Amino acid sequence: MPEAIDAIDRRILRALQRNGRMSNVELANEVGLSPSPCLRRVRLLEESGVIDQYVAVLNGPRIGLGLTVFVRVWFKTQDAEITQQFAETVRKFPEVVECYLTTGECDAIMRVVTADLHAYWRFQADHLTRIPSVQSVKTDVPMETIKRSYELPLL
Amino acid sequence: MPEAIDAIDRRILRALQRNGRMSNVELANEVGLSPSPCLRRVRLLEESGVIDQYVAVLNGPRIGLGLTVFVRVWFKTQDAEITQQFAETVRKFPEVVECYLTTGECDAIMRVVTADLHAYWRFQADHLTRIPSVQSVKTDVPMETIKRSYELPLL
DNA sequence: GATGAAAGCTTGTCCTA
DNA sequence: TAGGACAAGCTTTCATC
Repeated sequence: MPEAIDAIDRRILRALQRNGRMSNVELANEVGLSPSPCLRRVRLLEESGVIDQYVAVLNGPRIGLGLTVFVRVWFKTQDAEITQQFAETVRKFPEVVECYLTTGECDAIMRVVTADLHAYWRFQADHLTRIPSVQSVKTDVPMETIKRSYELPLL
Repeated sequence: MPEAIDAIDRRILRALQRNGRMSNVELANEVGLSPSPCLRRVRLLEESGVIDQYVAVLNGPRIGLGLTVFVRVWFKTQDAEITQQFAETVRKFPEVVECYLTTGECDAIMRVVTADLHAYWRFQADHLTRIPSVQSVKTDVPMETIKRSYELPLL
């Protein structure tokens, strides 16, 4: 199933990372193929899981979601059951758009999106720190964006 | 320019966050409009900047980019010029897919994507810590994904 | 990988509520 | 002010080379 990805596939992926809605005809021109083989390659990339999904990226501030907070979480214990319970709870919070278990200093990291600091604070006080497995949290609040890209650094 | 977003717009946004490549006909069915007014709304959402862009999300591990690292950065000084220089350098590194200036404990946070720990280490030793403004860094390495969503929590 | 043809989609115009 | 119908021109997609 993992057929090799060649130079043309990489051009397809680069183009679709920048504009996931470009037409197949436009894409074919850009990568130097005719539409049929281009579409065949795109479908293969989708079916083999190289392309995970296509998404519209929304402008948070324009829809009243102006704040992103990175949260580091420490658990009471690293116990598998506790961790499982944490995972299940966190998946249900729409504000938590990403969450990972980590090894090292803290036990989990997450990205939380809310309207503003006040809304974040309510989320933290009312939901996050009430999860029984959570011992403590620390937050880092982005004040200015230097870079935000949805393109993976293809070789 | 900020015309109000109504319930139908929110349905459109929800659908396009999940599948940014769905056809307008399919979208129109899903939100309960005929294709013309649906397309008109989508174009307005694009032009007004509510929809920022459409992207294909790739599966990192499937293309040899298996590691994401969250990096906290401390500067030597918070001087505007130093910060500017840091921003310009960081924007040029394709491994750095996100970077924000923060207030609080550290000075910047970034997300770095590489093939593996070894490649990350090379990036840190050869590039990141050689930026003159960087005093020190700390990393958090996700070991397991609990949640990763590209959907903002629309009300 | 290219061609060509059928089916379906996008998108503009005009009409209606 | 906003949705719907319709038609022209493109795109997608598949069989065939």
